[in-house]
Amino acid sequence: MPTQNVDLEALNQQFADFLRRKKYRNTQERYRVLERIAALDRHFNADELYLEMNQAGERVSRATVYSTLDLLTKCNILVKHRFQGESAHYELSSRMPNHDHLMCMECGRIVEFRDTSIDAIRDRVAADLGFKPMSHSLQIFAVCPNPLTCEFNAGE
Amino acid sequence: MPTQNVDLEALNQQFADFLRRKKYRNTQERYRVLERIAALDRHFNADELYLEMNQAGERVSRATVYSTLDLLTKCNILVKHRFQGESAHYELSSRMPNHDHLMCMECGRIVEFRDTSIDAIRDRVAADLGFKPMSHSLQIFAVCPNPLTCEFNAGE
DNA sequence: GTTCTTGCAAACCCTTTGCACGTCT
DNA sequence: AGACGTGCAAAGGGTTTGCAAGAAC
Repeated sequence: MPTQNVDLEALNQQFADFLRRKKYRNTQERYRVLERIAALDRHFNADELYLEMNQAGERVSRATVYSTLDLLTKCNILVKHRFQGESAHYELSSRMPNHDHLMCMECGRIVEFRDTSIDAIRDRVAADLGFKPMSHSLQIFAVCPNPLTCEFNAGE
Repeated sequence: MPTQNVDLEALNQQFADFLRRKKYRNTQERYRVLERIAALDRHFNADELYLEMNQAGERVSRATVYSTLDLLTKCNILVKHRFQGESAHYELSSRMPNHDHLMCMECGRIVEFRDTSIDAIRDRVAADLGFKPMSHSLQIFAVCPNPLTCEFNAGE
């Protein structure tokens, strides 16, 4: 049983509020997807989640997984990242606030970092444009000072 | 004839340096792709560029367009953005420095903005992690205060 | 009972790849 | 001449869609 870092009840509540507000239905599948995500403490993509749920005996279709991930992103429970050539990756907004990604342009290595000043910028920019800020996704593209080190790390 | 905001010579030089450094060949196709991009003052995706070039009578294959866009991104002449459900979008790094994107989670509207403080953060973070910063892509997810206004603008 | 959602598989789109031909060095 | 790049069309992978069956309201 994985460590439960997140408040599943709060997430369920947030999801329920969203579904009611948008007049979507409360299906078991939607809550099962959210429950499984809450137990994951990492990035994941749609297919990983689909496989994991079905291996665990929870029968959910790919279509439902994709559809539910979309809803969870729309209500800001998830953040969706689109890295370079990869499939879309998701993670709980609450999981690791303020963290972003730096990618090496030579080897594709991805480094996570935190920088709280980005949140301030995000909030100010959104306010200036008349929007209510929800989340963000920042990718910094950079290169290793030493290509050899970088190349070594490419074997991720 | 479109306005020429960018210094094509400088871009050609930058590309030539990169190709030499990486031991890639100086093909006519690669320079034609760059030339066409320099004449565009906007975001574009690979297929748009492919169609545009071929309609203009320049016969270049999709494979070459994709391959060249990849090279131009690697040498930092282009920045590659991966927005929500869309295909990859590119633009000249030099075109509009420091500009990023805010997307409305309700209607998908995309607003461009400039904020120079992001560059400072980018440079500091990269330096702290031991990387040399090249570019970045920041997406802020937010919602309109007035959903009706937002919905109206959804018809983009 | 009606409408929305699910599941499945096929369709879809964007991107990459294999191979033969052409071009650069 | 040799190696690399191009063009074409087909393959590939992730995601969406159409339709019939099932669940929510």
